[in-house]
Amino acid sequence: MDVRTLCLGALMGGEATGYEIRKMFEDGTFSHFQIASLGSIYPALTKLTQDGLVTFVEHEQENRPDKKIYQLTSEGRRSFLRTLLQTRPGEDRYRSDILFMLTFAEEMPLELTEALIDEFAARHQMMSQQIDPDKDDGTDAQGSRWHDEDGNPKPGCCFVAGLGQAMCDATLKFIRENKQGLLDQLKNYKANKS
Amino acid sequence: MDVRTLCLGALMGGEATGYEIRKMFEDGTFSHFQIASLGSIYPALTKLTQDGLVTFVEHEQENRPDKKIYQLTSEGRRSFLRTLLQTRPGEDRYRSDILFMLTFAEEMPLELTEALIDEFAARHQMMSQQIDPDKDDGTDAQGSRWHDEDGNPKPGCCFVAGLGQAMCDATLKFIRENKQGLLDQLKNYKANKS
DNA sequence: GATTGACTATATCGAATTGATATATGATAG
DNA sequence: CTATCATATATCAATTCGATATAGTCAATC
Repeated sequence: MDVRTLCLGALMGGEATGYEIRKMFEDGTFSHFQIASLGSIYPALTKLTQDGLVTFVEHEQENRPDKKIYQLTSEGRRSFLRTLLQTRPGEDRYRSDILFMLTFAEEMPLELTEALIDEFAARHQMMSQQIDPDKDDGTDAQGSRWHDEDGNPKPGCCFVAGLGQAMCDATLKFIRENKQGLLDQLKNYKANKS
Repeated sequence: MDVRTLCLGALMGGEATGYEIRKMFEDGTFSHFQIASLGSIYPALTKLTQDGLVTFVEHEQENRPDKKIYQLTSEGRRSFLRTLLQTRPGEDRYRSDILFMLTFAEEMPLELTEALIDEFAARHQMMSQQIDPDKDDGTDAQGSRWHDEDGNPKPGCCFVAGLGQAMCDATLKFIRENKQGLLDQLKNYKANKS
């Protein structure tokens, strides 16, 4: 799923600037299961404009850089929905440097292992809190898009958010239950080697 | 964490060909938390050879393309361990087209929503089984590397594998408990709109 | 009162990575 | 008898990332 499609999806919830779209992937609605950087979003929006799938209004601001507020065209909306129906979703991929590094726990000092696990837990703790759909009350125009125009929560979004939280919680639970055990095993393991 | 570092890590468990390294990221040891494609692995190995961090022996095979079996040099091993100690691990990122698409469940036919959820569950089911560290009995030279030379399971690897399974299980549990609820909500949601 | 860092906002570009393709052959399945 | 898959390396265009440039506001710290 390329960045152009992701941008169309981001604009399904209403108008937004490129910067706001990045925030949806960085902090907001999509942050825990998709990624897109500014370096790919801006070219994507330019291309989409050329193809007539989005339009933008330029808002000149005093003492601030101009704002380009993008919006789906009806053609863009149709195109996105067609993509949804026709695309075979790509594989799920989870990428974690910390887990990769922990694979080599035997080769590093115990303190580093513990620090990595703690950092991993802290990140998931933060993510779990960030996902919470209740924080979006529908009044914040630039906020996330868990609710539709009538203020009803969108079932699909709630499901995905709940799934994300369940994964975070499972991760935290596993760490609570197994961190000390790992550290003890590592101590033994290292004692045996020397 | 770049592909060169990932290759060094893959070779920490013993010698391997480029093809086998890809398998570790595709099916094997690292498959559920790191990715690397052949198009990046081969150039990385070439570069690592030039830098003296790995060496390879070319095995000519009858009626088969030559095999280059790569191995860490002691310099390569030291370099990798240094990287482990010095690198700040990059952010964890989870990427899922299916979850992104499910965000727009309101806009698609119910059957597609259900199919996407089922596919998501099936993938995680498969992953959960694939992770199982017991399948590696230490006799398979080309298999995964959950065990060290003495046949002892590596605590770090077991921890990471367990964490992966816990995440899969949590995902499957969530789907079991919430799939039907979502489908029902979507039915109501759509009825309200028309 | 001054500098530092964080936030809003767009844009560009080199470097890294993906994903597809080419090449070659054996084995297995339909 | 013909796909398709597995082994194995290699290359390359297209995509995407990550860093940087620009530019102004605001808050905090020193």
